[in-house]
Amino acid sequence: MTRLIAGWLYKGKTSRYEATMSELPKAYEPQAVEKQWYEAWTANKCFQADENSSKEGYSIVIPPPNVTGILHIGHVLNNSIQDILARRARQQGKEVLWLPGTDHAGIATQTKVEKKVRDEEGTTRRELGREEFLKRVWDWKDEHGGIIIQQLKRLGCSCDWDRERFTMDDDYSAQVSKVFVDLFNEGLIYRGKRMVNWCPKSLTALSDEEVIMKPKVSKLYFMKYELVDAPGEFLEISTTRPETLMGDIAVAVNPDDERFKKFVGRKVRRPFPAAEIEIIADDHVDVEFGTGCLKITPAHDKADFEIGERHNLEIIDVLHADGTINCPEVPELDGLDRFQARRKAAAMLEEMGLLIKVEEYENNVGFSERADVVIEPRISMQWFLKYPAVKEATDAVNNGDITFRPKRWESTYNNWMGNLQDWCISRQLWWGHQIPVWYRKEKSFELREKESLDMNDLKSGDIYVGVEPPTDGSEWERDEDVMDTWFSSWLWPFATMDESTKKKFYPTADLVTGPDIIFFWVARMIMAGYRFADQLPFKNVFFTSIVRDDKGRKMSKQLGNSPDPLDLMDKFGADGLRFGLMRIAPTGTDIKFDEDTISEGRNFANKLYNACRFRQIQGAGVIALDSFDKLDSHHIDILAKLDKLDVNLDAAYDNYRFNDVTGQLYEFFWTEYCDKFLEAIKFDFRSDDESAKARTLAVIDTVLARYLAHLHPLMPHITEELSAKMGYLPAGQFLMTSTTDKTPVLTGLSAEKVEEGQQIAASLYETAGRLRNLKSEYNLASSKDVKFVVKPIADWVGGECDTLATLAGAKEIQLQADYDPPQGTPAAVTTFGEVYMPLDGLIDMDAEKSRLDKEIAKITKEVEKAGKKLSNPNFIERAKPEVVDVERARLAEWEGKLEQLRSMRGALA
RNA sequence: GCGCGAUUAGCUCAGUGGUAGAGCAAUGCCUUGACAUGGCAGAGGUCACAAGUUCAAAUCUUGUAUUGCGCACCA
Repeated sequence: MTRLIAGWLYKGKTSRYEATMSELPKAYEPQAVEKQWYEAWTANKCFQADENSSKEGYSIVIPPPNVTGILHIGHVLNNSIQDILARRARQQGKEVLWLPGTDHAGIATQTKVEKKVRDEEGTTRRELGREEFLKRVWDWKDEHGGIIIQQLKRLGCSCDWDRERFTMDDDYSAQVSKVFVDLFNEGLIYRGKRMVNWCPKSLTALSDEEVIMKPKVSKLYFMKYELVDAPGEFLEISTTRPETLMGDIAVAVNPDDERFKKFVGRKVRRPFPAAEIEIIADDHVDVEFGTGCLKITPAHDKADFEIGERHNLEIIDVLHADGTINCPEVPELDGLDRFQARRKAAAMLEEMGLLIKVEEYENNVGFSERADVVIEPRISMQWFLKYPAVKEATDAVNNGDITFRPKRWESTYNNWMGNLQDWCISRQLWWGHQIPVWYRKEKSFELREKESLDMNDLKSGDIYVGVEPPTDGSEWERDEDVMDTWFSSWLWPFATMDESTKKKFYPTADLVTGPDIIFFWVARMIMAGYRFADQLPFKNVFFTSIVRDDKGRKMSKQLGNSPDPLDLMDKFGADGLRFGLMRIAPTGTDIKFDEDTISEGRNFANKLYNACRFRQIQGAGVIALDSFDKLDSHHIDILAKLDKLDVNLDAAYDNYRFNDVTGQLYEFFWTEYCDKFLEAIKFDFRSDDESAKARTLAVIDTVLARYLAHLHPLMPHITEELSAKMGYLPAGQFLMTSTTDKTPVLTGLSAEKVEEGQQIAASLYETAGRLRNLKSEYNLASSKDVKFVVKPIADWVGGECDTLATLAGAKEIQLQADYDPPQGTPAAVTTFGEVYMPLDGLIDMDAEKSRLDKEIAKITKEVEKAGKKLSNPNFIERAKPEVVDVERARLAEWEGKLEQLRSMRGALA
């Protein structure tokens, strides 16, 4: 079938085309075309960036998708925009680098492979050991890791695939380690035992950004502890976590709380394991909340930990890393999962008569972003980073060196930058960049347990921080943790480039990403750029919309509400998907996904294809537009609008208004070119005037060739296909690598001529609308025998009548300056003059009367409205003259129409 | 609690002070020679609400309501 299309469209084969025309598919079939062109581009290295080029450089680095990932609709949006920017930059004659790659995605990937190992080999990573397990991960990555890359290719992404990078490439890893070493030596990285967010499923620490707060209905347990020195007297305490009761070391009250002042310093009995714990006073306690008494569990709550530090309290850890209870003294609970233990502990309290009541209570609970389980605050040994280059990074965004679009994200950025917490960068995983810290073997155990560790500890000589272990002949053991994945991706804009590439392409021009990773990634990249590459990493950040489902919910695997982009491409083509999505998406607010919009993209591709087919039917061979003298008004009009389109597109692109770009392209082609122009010129093709036909074909070729180039960034495949097959490009040349000609197409005509042509064309289309309207009102739409009589308003009218008849679907338009219409003949005042539609008495008079009455009432209202406005002296004095003119013209028009309707009505009565 | 958005036709959304728009859906007509993934025509809106500024407000100001998102707190 593809061959047939190709054969059909190929220039110079008119006879063959005519012979096969009836068999041609009327609908565009994107699948084969898209595949074929992508292969052609790749084979001809069209995407390759040359760092030695003398052309101006333009670069984008892809936000690296997870190597485990599969394409979702957000990726499509994001990468379509990048592709549009890259392709447009090429058309502007720039040397373009769009640098692709993937991210190793520590937790996600490790979890996936652990599951595979468990399912297929029935073993665990610990049993396999670090080295063996990592081998499995690499195997998995090599086998399945590139799926998303293939999917991006299907979408048409013009990345320089020869430069594809991975965050765990050897040289990339070396840079990550070196950054760690440098920051350590600078004193910005340190190790310490801190309260961190712990994921009991992935068994690792997480950064604050990886914790998602969700509102949950919890139970608030009210219980009572007996006072040691006053048996039978109790202190009431409320808690949501009775299962950590064994870790209580105190009960706190607010020092200003009159109710409890007398208890401070005394002791209560902890029920299990039985112990006497002190009542302390601390400002943190909210008098209003619960009973006003707070149990203190320093090991399992961030606030309690801080209170514990202030009062120098003992830390009793009663949880294992996986969230099960670690408390042999209470065998009923020991080993239970934390949530089971919660119910069990409550039951035990009840048995002991210490549980007063249980209330439902809504609070926010932290969940781990990846594993989606409740986070456990946990004290553990971790590595932390104090952020570098904070001031430069903050200033850059605020002084305009880096532009955020939409601008409002600046405040989100500033807010976070102003409240930076040290970044927990260590993860208790194996898949990732291992911390480049080495301990002398004999002292390894002791050093690993050391409460805090920073650059001062290097002096001992037993610790070494460096990419490779020291070569002093002694044995060294490496720190077992790996770094947060984002600790590698924050280097992405420059760590992916070698020196000469950096020279040409760094800093990058645009970053296109979602606002949800503004902290995770964007802010950190800016800091890393200033600290390690001496300047900003990108000049513009475009934050895309977040795509939601039709109910406004975020797309998610669990809900199953995420459409598969591959299905969409099967149904609508990659071009259709891109176009449809761009038409609605990038307005800065969230968008609801609607498949109908995507079908609009497919429909548009089909329209384009058929309009080109129409051109081919008129004969093969490209005709140059070399004379402007004899152009008709509608020729001039479409050429002028094409030039205007060029200007409008520039403006829309400059402001990153991709929906505008798409809207302009759509409007020009569908409304202006197809609905108006193509219909208007059909008269030319029915006539015998060969030179007129040739002129029209030249205009068509001029418009289509330029238009296809304009459309190319959005719909790369079909435009490449049509440009080639229509013969708009020299053989062997690609549209995607051709610089777009920006010189106006409409030259050789005076501004007055252009203006006049456009005005006549506007009249033509408007009048055609009026005539169709008249026909439709009298239910004559299907009749081909409708005849109009025009009393021409000027000389040019005669020359437009044939075209007008074509557009209006009329059999004939007569010019008759002295026409005397029969009473009641429908008429319209048009910019061509008065137009009459003789009815020959075929109309139902009663229906006509009531129609006219309704119409008269409607227009009377309009006249009153406009008259009121124009009789307002303030309006006349202070409104802009052109506004007043428009209003006056409008009133005059209504009044004319009203008068006419009344006379028609009078004739009928 | 603080901050940032949103609210326009049945639906999805454009619209930066001057005649309220598009696509889809729904209605009527049209298989005419590029396209039914199409054409033509008509219908459909108190621009969330209230007050203000202005000759003029969907648009600017203030407030209210509804809703989404982020941050903080949460025993």
